[in-house]
Parts: sequence; C-alpha cells; structure tokens
Amino acid sequence: MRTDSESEFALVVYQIVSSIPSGKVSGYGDIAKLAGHPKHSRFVGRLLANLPKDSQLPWWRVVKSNGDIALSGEGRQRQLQKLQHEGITPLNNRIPRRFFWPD
DNA sequence: CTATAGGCCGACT
DNA sequence: TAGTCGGCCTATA
Repeated sequence: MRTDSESEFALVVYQIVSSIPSGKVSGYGDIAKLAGHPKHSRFVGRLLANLPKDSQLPWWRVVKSNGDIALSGEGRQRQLQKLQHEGITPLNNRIPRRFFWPD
C-alpha cells in the first residue's frame, strides 16, 4: 500500500463506492474486501472522510458492517437524510441487513 | 441483546 | 522512532 493518497487502492475504492446501487448500502470492510485488501476497512473510512464537499461519490451509502452509521453529529444527520431519501428506512438507527449490497 | 478483546493499518504528532 | 487515533471487523461470552 502506497502512502500516496492517489493510490490505486483508493481509486478502486472510489469506483466500488460509486457502483453501489441507489437504495442499497455497503460496509467499509466489504468495500475493502472487494478492492482486494480485506484488512483495510479503516482506510476506506478515512478515504470517505477526506472527500471534498463537492464530491459526487455516494459516501452516504457506506455504513458499518453491523448497520450502524459510523458518523456522529451533523454528518450523521446528513447521511440519514440521504439514505431515507433513497427509501432506506433505519430501524432504531440501524440499517437492516436486507439493504446491504452485495447481498 | 450488550460488552469486551484483539486485530488491523495508514496518517499524524 | 514511538505513540496515538480513527466514518472498522470478528470472535466470544
């Protein structure tokens, strides 16, 4: 893994995240795994955290593997709103398994 | 169901 | 060089 923020891994992650269908979510670990680096879930989170505000990447479709929203405060609210806008209804602040992608 | 424990790894001090 | 800290995960109790 390069330290370069423009590493291939990052690019692959971006591509995978952008391929999450509307109305579905995925986990950080799942993304990392699909990108070929199963142990880099945290790095995935970091990538998304550093996204520019004007990014088109659907960062809100990425949640924890247990369905929790990783963010807190304002970011959390923004994410929840985005998700609900796509028809995803959290149950007790949790995204049910059936919304996960890939299944 | 919640609670710990341990692992993981890049970035930043 | 060595800690510390994350938009984390899994296994176990």
